[in-house]
Amino acid sequence: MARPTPLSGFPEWLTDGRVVEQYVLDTLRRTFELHGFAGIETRAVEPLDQLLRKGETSKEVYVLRRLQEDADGEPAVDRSEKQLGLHFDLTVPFARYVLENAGRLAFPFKRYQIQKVWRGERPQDGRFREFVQADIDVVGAGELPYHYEVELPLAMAEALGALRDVGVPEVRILVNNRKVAEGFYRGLGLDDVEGVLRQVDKLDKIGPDAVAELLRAEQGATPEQAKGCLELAAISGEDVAVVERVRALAASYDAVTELLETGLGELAALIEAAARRAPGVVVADLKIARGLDYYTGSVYETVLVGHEQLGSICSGGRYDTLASDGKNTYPGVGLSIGVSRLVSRLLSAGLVTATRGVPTAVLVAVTDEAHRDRSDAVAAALRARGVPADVAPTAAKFGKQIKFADRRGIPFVWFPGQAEEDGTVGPDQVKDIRSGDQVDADAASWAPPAEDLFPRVVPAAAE
RNA sequence: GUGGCUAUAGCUCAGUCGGUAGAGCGCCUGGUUGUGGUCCAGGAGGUCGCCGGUUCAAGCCCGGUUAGCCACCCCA
Repeated sequence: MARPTPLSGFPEWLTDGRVVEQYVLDTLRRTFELHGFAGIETRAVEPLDQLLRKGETSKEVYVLRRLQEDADGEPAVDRSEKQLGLHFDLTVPFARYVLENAGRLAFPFKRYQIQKVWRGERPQDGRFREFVQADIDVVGAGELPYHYEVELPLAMAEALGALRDVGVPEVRILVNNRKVAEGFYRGLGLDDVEGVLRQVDKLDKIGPDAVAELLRAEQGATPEQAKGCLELAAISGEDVAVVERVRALAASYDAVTELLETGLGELAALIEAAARRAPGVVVADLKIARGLDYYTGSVYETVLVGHEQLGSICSGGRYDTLASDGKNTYPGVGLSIGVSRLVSRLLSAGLVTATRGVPTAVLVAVTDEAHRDRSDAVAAALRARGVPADVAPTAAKFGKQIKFADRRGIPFVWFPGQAEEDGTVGPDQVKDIRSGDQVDADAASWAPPAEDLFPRVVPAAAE
């Protein structure tokens, strides 16, 4: 068989990359749990009609089909109802889970969920067809207090901040509020809020002039209205002064609405709390739009400082009608980290590295196959005390056995004591192959320095 | 789904005017009689993505196809 090539969009790391990813996942999980989020996992598939509730994303859904499925078995209409698709995010499955288990959950319900998702998109740098998301959400029954819109991004800021000491860059959480945008646009006389948001979202890529032109051509905006949209989008800042600037702008266009005022009140509360609890992390940015149509309040996008081109690594917002059975609604707010996007950048940009790609701290050399059992015994003694140990695959020359360890990043090689001519057995020795230091050692008591016991994740510059 | 670019050794890449395939790194062996890394010597490894066409002759030119990268769309 010809050598297989990697499938674009389906990332697979080598073992040291996986060490980094696993560290990221462990760190996120620990922070989520510190904040009281309970972990769940949902099935990989949802009925297609559930998945399509999100709107324009239908083209991206991978549908599930049995190889043996007979084409003429059932009527097409019947099948479409039962058709399954792989979930393309964790929010929609979570909404379904909440509805399904509403009677057994305690509200407000806080959960984290770390799973793979699938999207049939064209892959690119940082964009995958199969990737891991790490979500936190909180949903209420009937209503959800606004303060969760403040707490969720701060929890995420803490989770991402916990990765700083292994070399992950600073993050900026950019926030906006749908009520502000919608209130302003409607006050301006623009009713196609979705369309306006979509155009404004392109600002960074195509520039203000092009956006103004699109607003005129697509949304039928007057030059004056387009100008207002651009002026709103230009506002950003870390303190509550931005709220006054928006209010003043709206007043100058005579576009103040009740909805705008509500949104500004919420945005002010978020900015004010964030400035106090996580200074410098949360920035109000009135051009943050978010394509998804179910957001109703705060919206969030997160960039890695210095890697803004990568796009958002953590996004989310407030939604009020996603989980609804017609009788009860369960409004929620949540954010989702693109773990694969983050990790791929950490590895490709050489920001973070693992001290080694194997767990093994000690390789026990084998003097000759007749005495392999002595090496096995040493490894067993080390493992019994929690030291990851492996035994050399062959009784090759010691130079080769050391090389075996070196290529894997295993820091120590253990040499079982050799029989002398008088029949006595010399002491075991352990060698630090980085320094070359070799000392007598006893497998019943020796241990490597704590920092060598397990692979560690460190800033790449330090290596 | 649309457009542009690319495809040669395990990796990164050169390959002139169309004339039978190269480098660096990595790997293997030996120098080193059971202690790696440096150094020296030697060696293995290629259907030039695939199919077809032009030509005496194609890695190179032409057509198709597949895959990859980038941009759009959308988004983590």
